[in-house]
Amino acid sequence: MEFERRAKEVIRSIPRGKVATYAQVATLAGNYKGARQVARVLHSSLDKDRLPWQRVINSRGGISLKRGHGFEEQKRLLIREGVRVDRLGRIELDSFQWEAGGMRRSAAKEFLRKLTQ
DNA sequence: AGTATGACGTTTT
DNA sequence: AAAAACGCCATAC
Repeated sequence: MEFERRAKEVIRSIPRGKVATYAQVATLAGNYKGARQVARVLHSSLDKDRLPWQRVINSRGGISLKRGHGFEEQKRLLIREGVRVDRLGRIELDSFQWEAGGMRRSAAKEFLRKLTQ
């Protein structure tokens, strides 16, 4: 699907040392209700190694993967690139969230234009 | 076609 | 702060 391709492009655009929420990725990819689809893309994506998947977290500022199923690796990867993650996997969005248009729906159009120019 | 399933999100307890 | 209760929607079956 088209949304899936755009979602991957958005994820590849998240800078090192920053994070974005599932909903933020969905919004920038043009489907503000697509958070669960972003999660699905990440869960079932075969080219995971080409994606900075660790930079996508939930809206509460936390790692959504469960302990023993990726939590530890995501935390390690984030810390390695300078993101502060506490014991429970929580991150201060005020400090580490990627700004790119924030959650504004109007930001999506502009972002997509730059993405495909 | 109908139903269950989520790396989710917002609002309400 | 945490959890339930909803809402949501593409996929899989």
